[in-house]
Amino acid sequence: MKNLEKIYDPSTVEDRLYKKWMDNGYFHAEVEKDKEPFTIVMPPPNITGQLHMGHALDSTLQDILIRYKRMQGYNALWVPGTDHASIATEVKIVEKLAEEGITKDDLTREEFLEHAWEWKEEYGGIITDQLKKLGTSCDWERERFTMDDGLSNAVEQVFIKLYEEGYIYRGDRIINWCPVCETTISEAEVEHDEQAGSLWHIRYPIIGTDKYIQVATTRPETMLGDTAVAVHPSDERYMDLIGKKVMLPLVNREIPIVADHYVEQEFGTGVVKITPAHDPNDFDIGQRHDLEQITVINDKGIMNSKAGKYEGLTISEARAKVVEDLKEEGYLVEIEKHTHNVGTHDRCDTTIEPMIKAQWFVRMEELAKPAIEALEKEDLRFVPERFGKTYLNWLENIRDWCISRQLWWGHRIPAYYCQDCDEIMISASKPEKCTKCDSTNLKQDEDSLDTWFSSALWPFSTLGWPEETEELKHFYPTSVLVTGYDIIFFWVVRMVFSGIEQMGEVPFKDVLIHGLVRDEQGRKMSKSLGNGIDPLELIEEYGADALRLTLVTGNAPGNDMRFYTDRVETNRNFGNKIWNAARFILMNYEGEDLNLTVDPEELEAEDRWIISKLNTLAKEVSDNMDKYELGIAVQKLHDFAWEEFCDWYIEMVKPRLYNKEDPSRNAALWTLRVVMIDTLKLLHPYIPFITEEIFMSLQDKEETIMTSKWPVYTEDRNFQTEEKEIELMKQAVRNIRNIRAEMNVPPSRKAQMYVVSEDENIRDIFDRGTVFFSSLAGATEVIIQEDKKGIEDGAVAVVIPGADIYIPLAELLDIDKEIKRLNKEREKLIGEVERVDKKLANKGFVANAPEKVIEGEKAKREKYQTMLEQVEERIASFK
RNA sequence: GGUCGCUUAGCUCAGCUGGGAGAGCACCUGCCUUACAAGCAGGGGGUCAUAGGUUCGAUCCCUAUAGCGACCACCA
Repeated sequence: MKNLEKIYDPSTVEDRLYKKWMDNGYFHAEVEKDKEPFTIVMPPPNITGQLHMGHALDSTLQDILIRYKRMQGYNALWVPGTDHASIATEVKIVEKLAEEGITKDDLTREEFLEHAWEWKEEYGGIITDQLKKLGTSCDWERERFTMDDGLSNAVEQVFIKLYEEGYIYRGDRIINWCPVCETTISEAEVEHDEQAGSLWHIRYPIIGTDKYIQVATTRPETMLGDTAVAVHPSDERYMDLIGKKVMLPLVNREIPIVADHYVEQEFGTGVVKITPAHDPNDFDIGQRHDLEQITVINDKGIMNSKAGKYEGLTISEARAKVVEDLKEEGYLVEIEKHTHNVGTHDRCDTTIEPMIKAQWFVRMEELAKPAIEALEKEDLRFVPERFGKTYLNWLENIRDWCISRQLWWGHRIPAYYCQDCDEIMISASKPEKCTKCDSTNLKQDEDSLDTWFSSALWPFSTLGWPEETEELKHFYPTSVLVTGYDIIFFWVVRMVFSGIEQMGEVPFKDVLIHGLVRDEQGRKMSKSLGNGIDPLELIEEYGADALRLTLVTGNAPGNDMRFYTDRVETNRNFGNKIWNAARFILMNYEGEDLNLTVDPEELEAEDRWIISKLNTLAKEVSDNMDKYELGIAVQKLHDFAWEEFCDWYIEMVKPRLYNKEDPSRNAALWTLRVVMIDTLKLLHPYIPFITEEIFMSLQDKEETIMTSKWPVYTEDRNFQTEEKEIELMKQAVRNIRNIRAEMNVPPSRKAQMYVVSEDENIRDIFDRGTVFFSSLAGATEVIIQEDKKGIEDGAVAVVIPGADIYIPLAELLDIDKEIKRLNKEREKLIGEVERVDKKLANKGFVANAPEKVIEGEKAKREKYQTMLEQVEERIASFK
């Protein structure tokens, strides 16, 4: 038998156990048709990523669920993988190349991709290694990468299919352009930040008059690309000007005044300058009025040749110069302070430039419909439910999805252009010749696909699609998707419509949404703030179990949580607590057989009590976990393990253990081990390492807790009588301790105790429980009798329902104080009785409340009344 | 502007379908009792934001108000 160290040291345990689990293939799931599948696909972290608290939370939740289901006997599969993260990774690679003195322009696409794959090989596995430190039990044999062959094949297939069905199209649209990353980004990737700016009022001369029309703009530099001025059609101030022309200052170009409902009469001057090439709203107006689109800003955010003398300036330089020139020439009327929202790229914080580009899009309206229906028909369910609204809201207002990116790292768009006749061909491989003109001069599209295009297919592409694999048939649709609310739009929505479109079935039934992990001040953890806490450092210091526990306790699903390192310490302490409980058990098993058995008849009341408590606990915990109430479940486990098991049960059985001759010693040993083992099992999904380590020390064979059987409620472990009996003992002990503390009785001062009760049944209970008084309440001797005969007058009385306990501590008793205390207790009891009486006197209550509640109240009434009488009798005895 | 959420002990937060308010930390008192001082025992502390309503009964359901927060959209 093993001896455990005094303090649990996770650093000597975790890596060893993880390796054992891996070596034994416990994480691996084969298709087992006779078992019900339970599947989770891991949201693939970016290969550029370092493990942060968000990953830690997300992975912990999934690991808890998968370990729970695995123990319940499901065919549990958790598919891990990583995402190529096109923009993020390309940026990293460019940075690394820059260190070596290479720029992207120096390389061909193929050369760049070689570097990229090298980078992936070198760094792409970091995050998965870090995940292992957390104890994640995913099936690493099935690890996938969004750009491996199978998944790339899936991407091509879907692109082609959607194109053929008319969902994918190419067109000139105004898109969000990041001048730093030099690529388009989708709507979802734009963040709108409020910024202080100005509203410049500029007057444009009206041609053929000496009058001016005054426009207001936040971006004066774009006036160089103005091709109209717009007013509201029913704006009386400007009605007569509609159709006339103005002279664009600085540029000296004639542009029309058009009428459009988009213009708000109340805002600014009620006149809007229209720059179709650099503003999405202006673009729309331009389409309606057939206006010219003049691009004045290039891909790097520099003014181009169309900007005339401003060519070569950056946007902000051009803005300053334009304003200066306008002022000089008398066109600037006023500058108003104005805060407005500026779109920035969520990856690099660069201000977005709306630009016109030929891009690929997915037509979303029709694809969104079945995704909406899925939620309405409850094929799909969000936990917590409210996120379903977020999901619906987005889908109902969905815009076409811009899927092309001007990047090399990613899935290259499978489109080929005939250089002779401009025909577009969509094909997985390069066609031999143009389908229209037979030319062989074909060129593939240079762009690659949005990263989310491939992750949208993740739930089925990882299972082998488009091949009809056994895995796909068995494990799809997956059971639950776990992710943060910040990613519903990017990912969840796109997986749902992709799953329905390609598989004809939602990709998952439940979506468990969690919130963000914030710092102690409630701020988002971010690199720029430098307030991130490194999960790996915490694991090193406190162990993975402590971190995991911290991430799932004291927080409701979907809510953000503040992260306090203090709490990790507290949870580490919990681990140490159960460690020591195990250590205690093993110490007492010294010289005994771990597998000893007892006849159920030999069990004492406290043994049955703890077994019965555990029995109920198993049911409650399972119920909570089935409802994804992981925090509530683990709270119950914590309380049971620490309070009921350690603080009460272990303390109660110590006398039996310390006396080797005690005939009930074996029953205590057996109960300790059995209850400990089941408690460990229930805790295992949350704290896998320590539970495994202890579990093994409590066995004399090499077993794993990972695949052991999940405890279930059974009627033959339900002992209500013993539960009541022990609860009564606990109350008595607590009350005695309380009095002793109140009277400042030193712990070393032991005393005799008399239990007086007229109820024979209660006397029997106490008779069986005398040992608790000596071991837990400082009694030297316990005398149980029917009346107060022989008890000295100065004894302190402790009142519990149905019995008085007298402690002769005459030398410590202050009679005045004692009477005061008893009177206080009397007041309290009177209050209680009155409260219940009032309730029971309420006809409405008696008529409407459930039977159970009324019975409960009646029982309380009786209990308080009895205790009140006991207290009053005691007070009278002092007079 | 739209949607959603939050307001409970000094702090951070739980509280499942309405039936006498909980945890952790912090604080106070006493204990190194042979599993654990990363511990044990005892204790103080809350008009559950406010005002109405529904109900026999509301921290919980409904309405309004105030404060805070998130997301979406956006007026140049």
